[in-house]
Amino acid sequence: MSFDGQLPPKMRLLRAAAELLAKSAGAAVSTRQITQLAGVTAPTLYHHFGDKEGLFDAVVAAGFEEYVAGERDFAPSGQPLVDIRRMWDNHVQFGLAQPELYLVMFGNIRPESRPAIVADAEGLLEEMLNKAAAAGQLNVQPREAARSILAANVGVTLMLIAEPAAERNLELSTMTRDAMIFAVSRDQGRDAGAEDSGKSSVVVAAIALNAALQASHSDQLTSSELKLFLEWLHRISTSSTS
Amino acid sequence: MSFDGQLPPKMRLLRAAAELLAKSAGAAVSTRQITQLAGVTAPTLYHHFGDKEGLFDAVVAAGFEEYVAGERDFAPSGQPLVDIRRMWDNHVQFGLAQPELYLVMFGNIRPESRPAIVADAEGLLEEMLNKAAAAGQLNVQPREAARSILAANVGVTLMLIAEPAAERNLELSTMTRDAMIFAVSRDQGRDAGAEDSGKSSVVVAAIALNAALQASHSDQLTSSELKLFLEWLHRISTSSTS
DNA sequence: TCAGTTCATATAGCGTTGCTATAGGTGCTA
DNA sequence: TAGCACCTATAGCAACGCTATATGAACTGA
Repeated sequence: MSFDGQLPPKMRLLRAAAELLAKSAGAAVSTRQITQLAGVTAPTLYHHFGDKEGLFDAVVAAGFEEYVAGERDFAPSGQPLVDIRRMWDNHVQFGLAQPELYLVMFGNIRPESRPAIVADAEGLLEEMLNKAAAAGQLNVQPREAARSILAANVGVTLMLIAEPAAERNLELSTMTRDAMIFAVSRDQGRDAGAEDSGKSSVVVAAIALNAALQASHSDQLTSSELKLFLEWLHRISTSSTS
Repeated sequence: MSFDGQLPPKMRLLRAAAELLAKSAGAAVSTRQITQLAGVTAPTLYHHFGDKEGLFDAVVAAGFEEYVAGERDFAPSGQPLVDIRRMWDNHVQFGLAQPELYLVMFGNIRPESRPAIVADAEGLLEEMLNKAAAAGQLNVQPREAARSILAANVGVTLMLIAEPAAERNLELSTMTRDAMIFAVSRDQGRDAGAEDSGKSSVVVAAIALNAALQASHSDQLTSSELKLFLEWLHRISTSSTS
């Protein structure tokens, strides 16, 4: 009974639906729950929103405006690719902050209304990527880049939402983000396809690591650890191949 | 009435559910539809599968076996990164061929059963990435690479499913695919936003050695030595990012 | 051979769901 | 005051997921 009183029934329905949607961890939300919380009866809902999906669409529209506001909120840094990175992070953060709403927006429930929202989100990205393209920083068409980045962004966010909050490792996001931004940006050295030589082995890898370790003065191990480590490496790398 | 007759009711229920799930374009499928098509009554369903979700889980399990079979079907090319690319394409193709099943598997309906399937799919990728790592072709931990690639793969597939079949542009998939594979692979000129060029050779070598050691059961070290060795390797190979 | 047990299916119906046919109340303009 | 939109409530329908109970079929051990 939180929304009795001053607000018009339409608003009360919207807020009640949003609240129940946010609380119910993925479970279904019934119109009876919504109307009861809003303090109205069923026909009021259907008068204002047509049907249950219409109400949810309205909730999503409100959520999407919040999302768009977040995507536009920061001051442009002057470096479009940096701004793209912020948009990515904002996207992930929005998804983790409001997972239920995010799932309704970008998940696959109700596939009909999804494309419109995806297209809007794509537009936001593309807008920014156009600036990057204008600055000569883009390797591909802004539209293709936007689609690709958004797809990866959604995939990452869905995966993060799906796993328990305690285990969430945001490095998945940063790593994928940088990979995608790098892929569409210019100034990259060579391309991905080629592989070198072929089969490696414990020995080859050990030799490489040995050389690299001695050259770089890694501080990940103490000196005594390093000594023993190198001894083992030597033992491995001088043994017969397998 | 397609499944009357010879097959046992359990199989008839499974096939009826799969068929209705595939036909209904995203719409809900009722138990009454399923049982009617299977030619049985309601309690039979609940006797065999517990509840509706149990039946759907069984359908998903069957679909997932098909998916796994597809992921393993081709002969390894000897070039792990090429095989990763095939796995990506197979993933997308599976999603487009059976969108409803895919949405149940990788979409967000029923978030409880999702992580298990995602983990399995991740395992398939990681398995192959371990070979790449053993060959010194990987820039990051195979597990992280698998998570990142799978997230992007799911995101792309969902986006392709969401848009009308006529407008589907598979270039979105190939572009994102190559971007992700390139990002986790070695032999790239420099990397995205970060620097750390000096240490990266240590990291790559450590990752390769780690994978190779675990795969080869080397007998150059005692088991206790090996344990400590691997722990140090892990420390080195996870020390790069921030 | 036959009672006992288990498995598999059917009959009938419960409670809840999304939704609506109908009607009544409210406030505005003429 | 009459008329007319607009908004909301009463009551209830068909479809939903699911189950208490009962019946048949198949097997088991004496």
